[in-house]
Amino acid sequence: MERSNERAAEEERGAGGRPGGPRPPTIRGVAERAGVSKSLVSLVLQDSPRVSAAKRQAVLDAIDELGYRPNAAARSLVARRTHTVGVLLNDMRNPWFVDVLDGLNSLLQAHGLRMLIADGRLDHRAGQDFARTFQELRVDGLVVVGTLPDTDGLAEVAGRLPTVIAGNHEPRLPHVDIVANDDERGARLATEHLIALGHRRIAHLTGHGLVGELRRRGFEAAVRAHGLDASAAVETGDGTEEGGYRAAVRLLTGARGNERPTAVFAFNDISCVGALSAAQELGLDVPTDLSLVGYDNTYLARIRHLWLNSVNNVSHEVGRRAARCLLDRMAHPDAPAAHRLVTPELEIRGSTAPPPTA
Amino acid sequence: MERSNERAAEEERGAGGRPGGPRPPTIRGVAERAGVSKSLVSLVLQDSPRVSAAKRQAVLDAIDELGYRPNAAARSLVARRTHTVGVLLNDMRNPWFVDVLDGLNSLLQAHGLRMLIADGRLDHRAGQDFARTFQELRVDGLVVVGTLPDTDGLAEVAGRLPTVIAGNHEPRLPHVDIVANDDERGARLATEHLIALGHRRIAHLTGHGLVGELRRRGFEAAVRAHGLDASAAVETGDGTEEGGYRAAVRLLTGARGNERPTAVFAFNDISCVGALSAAQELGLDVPTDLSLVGYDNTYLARIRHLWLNSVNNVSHEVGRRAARCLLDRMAHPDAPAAHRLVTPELEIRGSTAPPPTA
DNA sequence: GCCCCGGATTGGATCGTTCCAACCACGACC
DNA sequence: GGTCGTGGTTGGAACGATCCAATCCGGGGC
Repeated sequence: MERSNERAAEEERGAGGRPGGPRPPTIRGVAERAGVSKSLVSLVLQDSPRVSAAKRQAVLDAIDELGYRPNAAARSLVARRTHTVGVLLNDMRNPWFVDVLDGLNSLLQAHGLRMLIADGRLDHRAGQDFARTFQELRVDGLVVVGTLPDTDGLAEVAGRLPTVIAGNHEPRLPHVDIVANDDERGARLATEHLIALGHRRIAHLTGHGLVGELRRRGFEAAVRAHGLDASAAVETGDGTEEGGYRAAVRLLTGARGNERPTAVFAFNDISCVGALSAAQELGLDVPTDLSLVGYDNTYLARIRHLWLNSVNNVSHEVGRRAARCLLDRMAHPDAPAAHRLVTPELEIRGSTAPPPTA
Repeated sequence: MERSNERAAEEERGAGGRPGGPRPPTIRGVAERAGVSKSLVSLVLQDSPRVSAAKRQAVLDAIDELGYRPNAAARSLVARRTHTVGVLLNDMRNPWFVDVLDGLNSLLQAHGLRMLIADGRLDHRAGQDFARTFQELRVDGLVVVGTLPDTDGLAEVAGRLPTVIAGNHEPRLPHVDIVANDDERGARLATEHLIALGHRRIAHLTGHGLVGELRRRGFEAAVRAHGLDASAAVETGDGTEEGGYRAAVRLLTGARGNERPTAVFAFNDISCVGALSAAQELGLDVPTDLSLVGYDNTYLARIRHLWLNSVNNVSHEVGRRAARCLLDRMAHPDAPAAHRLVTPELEIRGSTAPPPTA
């Protein structure tokens, strides 16, 4: 009924008339229909206790009949709050981000905030001057997930609105909180697991950036603490499957002159899968001949065909804590910057075993 | 300089004063600083040719000095356009969606539209009444990616704003375009590839929903066209790895009474990986003893360790076409609904070979 | 009977833009 | 010399909500 009237009106007005369709009902329309003033409708909308039951019902009926929806733009214009936080990430393809998003969402939603997601990689322009876009939209806060393309831009925005970095350790800026995984600790966890199984010749495949650095440091610390530095090896990878494969081939064929390691701890799952391929091509069984541990506990690791031990960096929790931080910062914009580390866990599956000689 | 002044002002005003921070500069502020009227500033903003070079420069300078950003809410309030399209998807974890998003974005961005992404699964509330949210925000259009929770809600919204469905064949609604992969054709492609290799006993692992139905139909059509119905088998899966694994075990151990198939075409990559695990556990080599083809060409298929043949449903192209459709529909809201199918391609890797007996 | 009180209701100002009609010089034209 | 553009510039009215001060109304106290 409604619908067809609307359509009819639209066609009457002349086909294709773009921006001037039948305007959506406004608060005035509702007021008129209910026989009250717009102010009273406004009161009903934010259910104030100071309206009589009769009028309230009249207004609600009118809203229903017209299919009225308050205009968020008008609302946020006067309220000077959008109830929206901007989320900037740099590769939605990475499942890790989705977990963080999920964690973020669970808390933000409970506080009546919606997320506006921008992918810096997918959306080049937004990645470049995401600052501009988010400022124009007057988001109430900003969460940067992972590494970010443009630190200067961030510094500018951070001065103007509550900002939190999730899943990365840098950059450190005056009023910007950081919530990240304790990568060094996670690497130590993984390495110590291998040591506890009896491995003595353990290798690490590295990855890029500060995170790569931290994980390597964790590995080295664990190895050193057990007096195994001499027999440990560090091989350069790049976080890709291909890189992991090549690095593993170098390690396992003794191209580096080392004795062959009995266990490998890789920078991440994907490069760990590369190492797995290399091992199988060289006729080594995992875990009988070679133990593997990955990092990130992505769904790759969960595939029964791979079934990798992996460090679970509890990204959901990172997201939740980042949301917590953002809410706090929105309440106290001038609080000193906090740096929170979330402790990862080791997820044990089928890719490690005691070393063959033991 | 700027920044520190701002901060100082804020602290002066009393710590923690939430919503009343130093208000961002408005167009009036810029006008005052540049010594012109706000109207002129507005003209400069949408670079009209009717302003003198001198004043234009003065305005631009003022904008820079103040760090002015136009308020999107105010702008869209009067323009009655938000330059935003809502995108509703139901599982961001699925890499397939990201490809569609990418395709969508490439076109929309070029037309000055930004995307507002809502994940129906991640964000339960938004999934329920995404209709409400998107209407309140007055998005200029709506793209629904994949299956959607609530068809009634969609019908309501579709009557009010340009809507396109991407990557799903239903529901069919009056003015709603559909852009989807030609699943039937893709399944035929995969099956014919196996037939061309010489396979005669081919099995299909099914998946849920209309898509599962279409892929099964494509399989059956191909098999029938070559007179192989008698030796073909269809086994119920559910699109998960576990489901694929179990179904494959049933098929390969002859639990169904069939002779063992020499090739399996799975509903999707993930269930194909399940089948791969089953094969290896049963001591069958892929592709020597058993050929496998998956669907979706996700990055799972690209892992060298798995290296699956898979039907590439060119999701990026689906996204692009959906964007095209949406732009058209925004121009002509009353055009009849179109239903476009995108032809998939078969990506050949290492998981198929001629059957063992041949 | 008048005043006051408090709950229900209302008009008008406001938010920060865009758009339109009006305005203002100033040189050209009749 | 007055009128007519015309390019540049301006004030004021939208847009659709919220919020505040003002109003209305019925009843209780004096």
